[in-house]
Amino acid sequence: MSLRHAVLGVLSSMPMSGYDMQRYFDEAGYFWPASHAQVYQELRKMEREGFIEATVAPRGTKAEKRIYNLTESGHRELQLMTLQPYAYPPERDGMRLQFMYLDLVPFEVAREHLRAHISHYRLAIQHLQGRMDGITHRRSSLLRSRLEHRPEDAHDAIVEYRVHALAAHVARAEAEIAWAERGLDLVERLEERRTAGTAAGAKVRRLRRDR
Amino acid sequence: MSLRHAVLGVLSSMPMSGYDMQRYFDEAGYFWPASHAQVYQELRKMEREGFIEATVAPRGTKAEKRIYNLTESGHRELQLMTLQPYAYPPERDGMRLQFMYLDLVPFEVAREHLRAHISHYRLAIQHLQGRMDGITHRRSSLLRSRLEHRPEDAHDAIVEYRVHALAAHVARAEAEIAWAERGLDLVERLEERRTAGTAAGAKVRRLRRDR
DNA sequence: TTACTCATGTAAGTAGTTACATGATTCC
DNA sequence: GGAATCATGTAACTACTTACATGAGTAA
Repeated sequence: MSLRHAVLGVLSSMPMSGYDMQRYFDEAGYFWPASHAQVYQELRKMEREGFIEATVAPRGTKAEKRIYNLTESGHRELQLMTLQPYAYPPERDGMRLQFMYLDLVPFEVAREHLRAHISHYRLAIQHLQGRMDGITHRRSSLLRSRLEHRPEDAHDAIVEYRVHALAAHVARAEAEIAWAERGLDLVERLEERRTAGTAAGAKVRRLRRDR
Repeated sequence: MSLRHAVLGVLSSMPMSGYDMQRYFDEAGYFWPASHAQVYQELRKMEREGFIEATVAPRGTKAEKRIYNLTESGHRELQLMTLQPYAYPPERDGMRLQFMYLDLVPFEVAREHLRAHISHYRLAIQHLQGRMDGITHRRSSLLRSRLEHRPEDAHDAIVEYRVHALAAHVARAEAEIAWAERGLDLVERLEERRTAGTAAGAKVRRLRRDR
């Protein structure tokens, strides 16, 4: 249901084609990424329901391009969705699920999983920080277009709510990294305990220390 | 695809009926909750594929009850899934999406959303801590059953990986609460700035101070 | 002319939700 | 006798993914 929220949101900032919207979701669609297949279908559906309308622009000589715009009803719908208390959906986390059964695999595999976790969220933080920078300095064209048609005294709120939303993702990513690092320590401790006293264990520990 | 991982996981600890499994997912299925409709279908499918098999127990005089067990192939599949690097799916977050457009609603609504966010994650932490306690003190029957048929020197790892997986959810919940609290401060600042200098604003501030 | 980006769609399949449906057992 | 719980399913629908399909414009 929330792809709709995302679509209403971007169109409330700027009229846009399906193609552009999908591109936006790709590069800055934290919160609600979507494939072009889904975007085009949702746009047609929302058009039928009267939330958005398209102005058809020519593309070359034969083809066409549809630029979507919010209708009055679309504006109302966005406001309604923003007013309503958020219904928290059940959370699923495959990584954690996998982590539950790590005792079935060698310690080194556990470590690799955790290192991958750290890389994943480090990369996410980089993207997010670039994005936050673009918002705070009002470089994002979507943001600028939104500011243009909203009252001046709302500009601060618009910018800062967006920054704070992105900050949530950063905070989450940082928590994930910290957790994975504690996880690496845990694996180390478990391995040490397991190999304690055995000749092979002593050797591994020597190698590790000398590396 | 990961409901399968969850099913293999619980069955690797203890044979179970679809009904019991759904109950487990309901009360302790952090990571991968599922409805009974989905569980029964997935069990039938996995049975056809040879990962699990059912022993049919009578239920009263007429009805039947199917207790599922992992097959050799099921065990291998679980290990394989645990070995494979985790493919991070696109993350969607409706709450953050809603938060992006909070400038469309009154400050008080923004505050309500954030307070609900805090309550939501506080409750989650309570559940998780109860669960973690049950694991560390080895009270969970699923855990105990798993420990019984795994080698003694793996017991620590089994317990601690599980605790650490739950700790991830707690850490995440704490990050969410901290973020929402910073959000409440932000709303406060924005409102102050907005109403600064206006008579209405001064009145609101007076009321707030005297309350 | 070839490769790339712009641009829009459909089809088939998987995953998950909600509602509908049935019947046994157990406890009050 | 009635309510709660145990127990298993199906049907319809929504959301999302992956693959297939087509064609225009542009720059090397």
